[in-house]
Amino acid sequence: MTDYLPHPPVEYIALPAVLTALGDETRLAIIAILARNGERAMTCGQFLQFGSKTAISYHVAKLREAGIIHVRPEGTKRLLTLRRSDLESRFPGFLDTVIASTAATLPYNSPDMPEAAQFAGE
Amino acid sequence: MTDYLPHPPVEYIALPAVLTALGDETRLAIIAILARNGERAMTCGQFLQFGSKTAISYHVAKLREAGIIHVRPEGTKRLLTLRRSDLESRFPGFLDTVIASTAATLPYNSPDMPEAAQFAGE
DNA sequence: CTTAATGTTCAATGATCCTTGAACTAATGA
DNA sequence: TCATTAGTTCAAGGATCATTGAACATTAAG
Repeated sequence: MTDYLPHPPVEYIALPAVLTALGDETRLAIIAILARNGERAMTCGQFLQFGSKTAISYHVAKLREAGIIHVRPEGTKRLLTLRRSDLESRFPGFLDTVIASTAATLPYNSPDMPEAAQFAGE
Repeated sequence: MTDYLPHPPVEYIALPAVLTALGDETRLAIIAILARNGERAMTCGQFLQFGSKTAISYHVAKLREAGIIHVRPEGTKRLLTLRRSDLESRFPGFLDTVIASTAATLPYNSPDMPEAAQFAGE
């Protein structure tokens, strides 16, 4: 059964929920890395440095329910992508400023992080 | 005793703490109104529409501890101001995009709110 | 001095959060 | 078929959150 996960439609994405979802270091680290990874999807397994399988599953669900990421099952994996354009249309500029801010302040922002396209730079 | 309240210095303002503090409808409403009020300080009493005295005191403390607002005692009142320039220097563009986003989505954004200078417009 | 105005502090309460480990499901591969 | 990979679900736990009412502190005003 092609079991699609529930995602809020763009017009239902709420600012307090988004802020709450991002107000956690683990989830902030996840979206920062997703952003730095450009359009390429990532899997839950790529975030195990930040917690147990259970913890990552929990945080990914929070991000999905808030409307920040999209999760698509593929085989036994889940492909995670930022809902960049949805967030941009709903809260213009918001995500980019958050991503840019994480660069300066995140403890998880270690040198061994995957460096990819610069954020905010399309 | 000129009892000053503790405020984090600008370099200690942390993104997760700021996001968490803003991830609450009452606090979001408070900062949205403060922003629309320009440079003018406001008092706790002006936010009693959003909760009891105790509740407002609690939320104001959260905003202060996160580094989002500055609180200065004056007489029996507290004068609240947004730490606009501190936030701008630490997380460029962030506060403005949040304020702008509240305009579209806040339930507290009722027609009987004090309309003042546009936000983001200095 | 007395009263009113403006907030703070405290203890209690119920709700929500984040983590953990064990058990589980679903898809892949030998 | 059997084992592996990838992730979910569940119940339990401790922590933090947001609200309330009562009591309190401080300043201002009469």
